[in-house]
Amino acid sequence: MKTSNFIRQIIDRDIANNKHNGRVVTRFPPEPNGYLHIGHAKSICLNFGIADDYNGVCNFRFDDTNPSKENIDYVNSIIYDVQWLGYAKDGNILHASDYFDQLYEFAVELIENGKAYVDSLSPDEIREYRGTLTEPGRNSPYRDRSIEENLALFTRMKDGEFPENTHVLRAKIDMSSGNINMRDPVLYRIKHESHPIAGDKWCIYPLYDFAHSLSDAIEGVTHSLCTMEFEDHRPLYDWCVENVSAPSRPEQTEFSRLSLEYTVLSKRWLTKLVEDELVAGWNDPRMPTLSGLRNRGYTNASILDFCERVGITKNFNEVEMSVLENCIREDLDYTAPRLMAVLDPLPVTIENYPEDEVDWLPAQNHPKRPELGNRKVLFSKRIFVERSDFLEDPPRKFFRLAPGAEVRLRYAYLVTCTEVIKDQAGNVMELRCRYDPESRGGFAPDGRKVRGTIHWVSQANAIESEVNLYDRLFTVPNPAGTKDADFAELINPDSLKVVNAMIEPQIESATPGTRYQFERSGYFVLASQNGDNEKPVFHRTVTLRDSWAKRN
RNA sequence: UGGGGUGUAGCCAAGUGGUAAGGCACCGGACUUUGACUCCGGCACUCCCAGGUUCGAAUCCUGGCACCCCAGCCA
Repeated sequence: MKTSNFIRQIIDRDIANNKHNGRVVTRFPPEPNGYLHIGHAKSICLNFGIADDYNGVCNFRFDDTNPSKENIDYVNSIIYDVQWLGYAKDGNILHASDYFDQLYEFAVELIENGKAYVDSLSPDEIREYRGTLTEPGRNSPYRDRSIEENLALFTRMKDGEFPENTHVLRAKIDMSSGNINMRDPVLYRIKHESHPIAGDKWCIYPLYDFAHSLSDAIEGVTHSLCTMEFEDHRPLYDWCVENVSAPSRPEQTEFSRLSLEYTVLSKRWLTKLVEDELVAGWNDPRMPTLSGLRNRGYTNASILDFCERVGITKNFNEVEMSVLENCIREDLDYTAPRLMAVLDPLPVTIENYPEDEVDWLPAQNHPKRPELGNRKVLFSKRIFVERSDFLEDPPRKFFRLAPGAEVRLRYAYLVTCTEVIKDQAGNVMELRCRYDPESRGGFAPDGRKVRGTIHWVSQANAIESEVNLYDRLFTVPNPAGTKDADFAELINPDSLKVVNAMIEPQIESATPGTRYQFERSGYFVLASQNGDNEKPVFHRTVTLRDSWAKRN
C-alpha cells in the first residue's frame, strides 16, 4: 500500500459512506499527440496505484477527439510506456472515439431539452462575444433558434453539409458567468478529417469537456483525477453529466502537476524541442520523456519510486533533479555490476614491470553482493588511468596520482609516479610509475597506509567505446517560465559530451540495455553494440556522488 | 467585488485543536581497496502576515499580502 494523500483520504471517506457502492474506478486518459513524460508517470502511478490498492480498476483510455493533432505513432509509444511502467498489462485499451455514437446521442438529447444550440458565428465572432476576464459575454444572435432548427442543423453538420468553422454546437449555459468555461462552451466542431480509429464516419468531433466527462460517465468512472488547470472546468464537467441521461455520476478531483527543475514538462515545449531539432527526438536521453529516461538508463522502478516520493497535493511545486537522481542511484547501486572504465585515458607505463609479463587479478563484481561473482582483470606493463586522477601540483588531501605520490590501482598493485612526460606544449602525454611487486591485490606488504585507490584498464585488452555523457538539458531551473527567452539559448551546451573511453573487455558480450557502474564514475547503460562506428556505445545515466568535486 | 486555486525548512511533504513526521539537499563525524555505498549526529521554539476565539492554534474565525491558472472550434 502506497503512502496516503488527500485523494486517497477522499476515497477512504467515499468508501466509508458507501458512495458509488464502494467501487473505485479511475482512469488514465492521455491524448495521443506526443510522448509521455515523467509528469504523466505521476498521474499513471496515482490512477493505477489507487485502482490496485482499492481493488478497483483504472481505465486506460485514449482521449482521441482531435484527429488533426493525433497519430498512431504516439498511440504506440504511449502504450509501450505505460506497460513499461508495469501497468495496463492486460492490453485492455479504451478510446473516447469508441463512444462517438453515444456522445452524439447525448448531444441530441441536450438540443431536445433546449440546453444546446447550433451557433453560426465565426470563430472570431465567438471570441468577441465571449467577453473578457472582467467583462461578461453577450448572447449569440443564434442562441434562440428553435429546437427543430437546431436538430436539423446539427444533423446537417454531422452529414457533412457544412465546411469547417461555419457552425458549432454550444451548450446553453450563461454568457455572463465569471467562469469563462461556462459561457456557452463549444461542444462539437466540424472537422473534415478522418480519424485513426473511427475512420471517415464522422466529420464532427466532440471537444474535451463534453467528451471527457461523458466518457467517464459511460465507463462508470468514480474518481476522475486530473491536474489543476482543469479546476475551473469542473462546473462544466458536472453540467455535462447532470444534463444528459448519463449512466453514472463520476466526480473530478484535481491535483498539482509535476514540475522538475532544469527541464520542461509540457507537451508544447517538448514538441518544440523535437521540432526545432534541439534534441535528437522524443526519446533523446536528455528528454524528460519516459522513452528518453529509459534510453538514458533509468529503470521503471526508479521512476515509480520517484513518483511515490514527490507526493500528491494541490501545492505548486518544483522538484529538484536530485530527488530523481537519488532514486536511480539507489536502484542501480544495488543492481548494477561494477566495471572499470577510463573515460579520459592517460597512458601509464610501469617501468619495473616486465615487458612480456601479464597478471590476471581477481575483482568483485559487486562489493556488497558476493553472489554476483568475481572476474579477472588483466594487469600488464602498459595501462590507462583517468587523466583527472593525476595532478602535477596537487592540493592537500588529493589522494590520487602526483609526482612522487603512491596510489593503489584497484585490485592490482601500489604504484608510485616517477616521471611525467609532456609534449612541447606542456600537455601531459604519459606517466611513468614503479610498482611494488609485493603489493599484489593492492595490499601493502608492510601495512603502510595508502589512502588513494584509482581505477585503470590495461592497454592490452581494453575496448574502445563511445560514451555519451549527459547533463541537465537547460541552464536555468525553470526554462518554460523564463520570460522572453529564446529557448535555444537556454539549452545547456554541455548537456551532451561524447568521449572515447577504454573499458574492460566484459562489455563485448553484453547486450544493449545492460547497466553497469563504472567504478568511481557513474552508472552507464549499453546503448548499442554494433552501431555505425562499430564501437560499443554507452549512455551515462547519472554520475556517482562526488564529495571531492563538491569540496573543490 | 470577473472566476478558480495555493502558501509548513533550500526543494518536496506529513500534520485534520494537545505542543512541528519523513525524504532530497546541506553540514559535521565513523567506516572504506569506488573520495561510491553504509552508519551515526546536526538541520523550523515555529507553520505567508496581522488581529481574534481557546487552558491550549500550523490546524477554528476575521482582515490583509504574495504567487499560480482561465478569454482554443486544444487537451
